[in-house]
Amino acid sequence: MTELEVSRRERKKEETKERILRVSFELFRKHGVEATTVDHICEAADVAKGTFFNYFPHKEELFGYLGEVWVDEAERRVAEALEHGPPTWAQARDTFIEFAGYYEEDRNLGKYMAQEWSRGRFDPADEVCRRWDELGKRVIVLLQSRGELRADVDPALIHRILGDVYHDTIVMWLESPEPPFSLQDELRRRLTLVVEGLARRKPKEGR
Amino acid sequence: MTELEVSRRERKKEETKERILRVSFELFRKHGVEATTVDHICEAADVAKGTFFNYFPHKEELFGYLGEVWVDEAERRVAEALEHGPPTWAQARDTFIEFAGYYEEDRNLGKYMAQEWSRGRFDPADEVCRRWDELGKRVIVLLQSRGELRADVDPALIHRILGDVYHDTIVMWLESPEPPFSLQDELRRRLTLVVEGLARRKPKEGR
DNA sequence: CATCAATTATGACTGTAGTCATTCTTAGTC
DNA sequence: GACTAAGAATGACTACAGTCATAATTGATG
Repeated sequence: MTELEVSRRERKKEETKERILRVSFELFRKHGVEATTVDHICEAADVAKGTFFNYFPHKEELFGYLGEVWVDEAERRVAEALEHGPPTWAQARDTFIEFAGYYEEDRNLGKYMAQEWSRGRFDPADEVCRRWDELGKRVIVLLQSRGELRADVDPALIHRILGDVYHDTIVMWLESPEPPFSLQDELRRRLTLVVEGLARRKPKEGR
Repeated sequence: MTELEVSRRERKKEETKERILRVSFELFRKHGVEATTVDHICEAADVAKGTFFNYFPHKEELFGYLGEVWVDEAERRVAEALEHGPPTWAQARDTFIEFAGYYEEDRNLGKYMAQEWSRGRFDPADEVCRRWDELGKRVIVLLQSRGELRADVDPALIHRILGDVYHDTIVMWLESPEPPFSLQDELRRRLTLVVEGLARRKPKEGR
């Protein structure tokens, strides 16, 4: 029983972790993230507080797991989109905009995740952050090589700027109590604006 | 003694508040913001904990006072710049870039303030935030009317986008342990890039 | 000066995240 | 089955922000 098969110990460990995660998100959705204390979670998951912190060094660590699901999906979608030939800026933009749909689906959790991201609580060395960044950068380099974005600028810089606008738009949308507009429309407006430039249009090119 | 002259009570109140502020920032600078607890501050300022919270409902509120000094100066500078005639984009940009010098002067405190700002701990209804926002918007509307920025876009949107990039650049700079570049140069690069647009330059306009 | 109402100060208390020395459980070995 | 060492679970404990009922101080008034 020591080799291929997973030991009872391993199974139990996995079970406990799963239970904590499951119960946590149930409570988060039911009562909100702030209102759900670690004590509540432990109570509901029937573990001692110390056990919780064995698995998740910080309460916020729980969100890493949502992030993982999310970035898995994002990678899948980008790969899929790339199968149909190299992307245009508009296609790439819309693909990334769709990912923001997760925030629309679950505003409560979304809010917290966006906040945590702002606070830098997600370690950038973290797998999830690294993968998400990698994904964006890859697409930008591709767009540069296709002549869709300025090639004379460090892709990391373009990535960062677009990322700023993307992230801030989400935060703003999450913060407005009853958002009067679609997150995705707003993202499209702003990202387009930044790519086109904020300077007055030259008279010639009537856009 | 009840009218024009300030009563002893008023004086004491002012003194206490000043003392708490002074002592706080001394400790913040000496030991860092996180490491300085409210208890430490109370100890050093020789007040009870409750007194501290009478004056500053949250620990972070202390930073509002730094913000005030800062925004006063910013308003002064902008007014001064406007006296010499309406601004160009480049002038306005550089004026705002200079304000970021505060962050360079005191990285420790700057870091915390930028973080607090990200976290939305500064109430946007707050005087300081309102004034800072107002200042930016005013300049943008002016630049639009001078044909320096696209006039066909909601100024609030332009403001928000430029604000994003401005703020994120500062955060990034503060986060890099020993920044290898000048904050102000980096701000100039990025803001210019956003205004010019990230899209490939049209062959015609050799910029 | 004595009294009173209003303001300000106090510190014990609460709620929360996170720690750590100790106890319990399990897999492997005889 | 009995023993053992490694791994996992436990809950009392700490550190910190923030609250609140109570006490002390102050300025005004008779």
